[in-house]
Amino acid sequence: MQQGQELASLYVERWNAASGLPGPCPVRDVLDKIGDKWSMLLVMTLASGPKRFNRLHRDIPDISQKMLTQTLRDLQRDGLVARQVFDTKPPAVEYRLTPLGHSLIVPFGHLIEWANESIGRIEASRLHFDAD
Amino acid sequence: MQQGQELASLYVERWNAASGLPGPCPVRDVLDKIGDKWSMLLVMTLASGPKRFNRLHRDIPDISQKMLTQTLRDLQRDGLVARQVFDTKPPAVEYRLTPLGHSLIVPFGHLIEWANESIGRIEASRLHFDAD
DNA sequence: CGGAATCCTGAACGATACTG
DNA sequence: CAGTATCGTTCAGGATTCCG
Repeated sequence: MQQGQELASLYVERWNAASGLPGPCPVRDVLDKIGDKWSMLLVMTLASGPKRFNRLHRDIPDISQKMLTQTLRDLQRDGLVARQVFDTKPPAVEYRLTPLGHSLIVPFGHLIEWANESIGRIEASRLHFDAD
Repeated sequence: MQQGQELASLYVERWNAASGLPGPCPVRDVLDKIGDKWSMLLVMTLASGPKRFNRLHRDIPDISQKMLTQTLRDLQRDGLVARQVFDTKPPAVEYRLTPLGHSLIVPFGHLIEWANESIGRIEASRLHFDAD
């Protein structure tokens, strides 16, 4: 708790528009990506190595072509994913994590661990809450 | 990278409806909360200690009454926040993190750290990407 | 003081069809 | 193969008003 305290205020202060700090909250900026439907799933799917467009689509059948394209472009824009085009026929396009993208795996992994450890208590709490 | 690999596949596999696993992805379940606009800000704001409703509203001026109420109820439902009513006049209601809520601060803190360390490179990447 | 109820808008997302 | 373009829907979230 004490450990998180400084980080908390950093986050909380930068969030508030009233803080007078310039620009949007950087934490929020990152969290929006994490919260969106496909970004982190894509990052984790690419963690095992580079993959091509249709391979990613096969690995994640639920995603639409549109969102796959769009999410990959956003990740590329943020510098988390690199896109490489091979001039073959037909063209091949490979996506891989950048070092920055790789560096996200560790902290994000902590969150995944927490989620897996905590989901039981969370669901139990929901059951209890909804019982009333 | 190797470290995140097992967690990644746990996440990725549970995500896919095609996996045949029962129920929704627990990681996604948690990530949706983390991604939503106010949950984590509220958790971090409560990290410094219990606070009452209007105190929270003053600390986070941007949030609407509706979302403050709704987010607090969701956090309570998930067992991350406890709600205590004092029978005074007028009534006072205090919100505090549960132990489960506190346990989220550490892994979430790693993400905040990553965001603060990485935002520079991310924004630089965006500038470069948008230049074309 | 601490909410609940209602209405409304924008943005995210999906489905479908077409292309170099 | 790897996208683009367009349309339609859903829904989180804000604004406003009212209540015990």
